[in-house]
Amino acid sequence: MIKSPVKRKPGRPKKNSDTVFLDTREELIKAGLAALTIKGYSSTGIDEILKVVQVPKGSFYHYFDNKEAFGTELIEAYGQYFAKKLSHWFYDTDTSPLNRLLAFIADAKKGMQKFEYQRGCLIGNLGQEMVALPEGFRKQLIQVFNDWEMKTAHLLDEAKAAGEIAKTINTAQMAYYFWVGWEGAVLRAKLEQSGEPLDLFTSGFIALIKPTPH
Amino acid sequence: MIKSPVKRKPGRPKKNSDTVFLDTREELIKAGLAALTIKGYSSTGIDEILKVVQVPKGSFYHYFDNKEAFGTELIEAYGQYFAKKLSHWFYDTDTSPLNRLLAFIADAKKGMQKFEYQRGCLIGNLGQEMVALPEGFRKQLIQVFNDWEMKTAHLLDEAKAAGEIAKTINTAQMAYYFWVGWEGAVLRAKLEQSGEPLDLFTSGFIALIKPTPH
DNA sequence: TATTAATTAGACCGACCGTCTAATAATTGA
DNA sequence: TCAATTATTAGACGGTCGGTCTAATTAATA
Repeated sequence: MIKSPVKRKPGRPKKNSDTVFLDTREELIKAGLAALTIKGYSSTGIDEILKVVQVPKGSFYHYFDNKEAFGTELIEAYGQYFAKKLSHWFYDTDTSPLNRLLAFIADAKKGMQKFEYQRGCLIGNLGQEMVALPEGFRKQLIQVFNDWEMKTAHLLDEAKAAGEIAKTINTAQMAYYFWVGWEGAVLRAKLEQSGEPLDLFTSGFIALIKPTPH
Repeated sequence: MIKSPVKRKPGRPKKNSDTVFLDTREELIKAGLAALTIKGYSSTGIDEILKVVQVPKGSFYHYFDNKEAFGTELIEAYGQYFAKKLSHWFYDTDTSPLNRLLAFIADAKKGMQKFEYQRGCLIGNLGQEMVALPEGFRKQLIQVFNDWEMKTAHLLDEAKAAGEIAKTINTAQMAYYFWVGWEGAVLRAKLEQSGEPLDLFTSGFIALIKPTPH
């Protein structure tokens, strides 16, 4: 029988208890991710997150130094979560490289649809807000993009080797182009509450990298 | 001799005075535009704007019902300001249609450079924040994009007629694609504090619409 | 069993945000 | 001409937010 997780009580927790506690820290991060993908950093209050997970402020400041430290962890967590997602789709050797890209895109689109186009990309959200954010976030956000782009460039290399895209393509540059445009499409999808921008950008991008027929 | 503008005092202003008053309302809008292009709506405080233009709160609420009404006016003002800019460049019959697009892009890039890539696009900023914004903003923002896109589509039509771009291009769709990607590039330019994303997106877009050589 | 460690609980403060009422001065019109 | 009205500034007020701090609670440790 699986023990249903239970709210912690005050005081140091038992070490060898068979009680399954909700991991407060993890809960806070999960709720934080949801909030930041929807509303970004500045307009999300800590109290707001605390309310959702039913945790008092003391716990928050026990686990995190302050809002900035919390934000740093959220960027890290989201960056990795998404990097895993990319790897998952990009290394699916059952299909051709280009189809893997399309599969990832379809999945990402489904993800947005699921949340009624209210949740966007945490990294894009914070990038937009950057001027109002702690300066330390900048490098972190850029690094996340770089990571995603390297993975994407690698996939494009494979696509090139497979003859699926033009041999003239600079794959690193094109990966950068993809993420620039994709973030724009996500932004627009949130605004219009529709997946159309995602589709439109995708078809444009594919047309751009396809080998020119002659 | 030009009278230097002077701060208003409390009480109804004289009607036929030769004193040149600063137009408080206009000042507020100007400062609001600057603030929203930088930080967006949610993280911009009214006090902040008031401080810049040295105006007390009462004046603000005299001219605008509330922050939302102020925001509505800012979107309107920015939309028109930018539409004029587009028309200016797009109707410059001294150059070819495609070159007009490039001239506009160069100008927009210079604009971002001038403010050290801290100011982005007000419409894009608010689009990103949309979930945390008054619902009425949505239609307004979409309409602004539609307006810009119509103008852009028209230019692309001319470019097509001039043989500068492929005859197969769906100009309306491509104009939409342009603004989706452009907003993504602006976002990234702000994050990286560099014009590179703008250049990169531009070259990709041009490659996409150019007639295929054979 | 006294001390220390881990965690929740929530009061409190200063800063700031958006609203609202009061004060001030000029215009209008009976 | 002066009371009512209009235009505008002035700033008090209540609420919220982020961050700190102290207390309470329970378990581990020595």
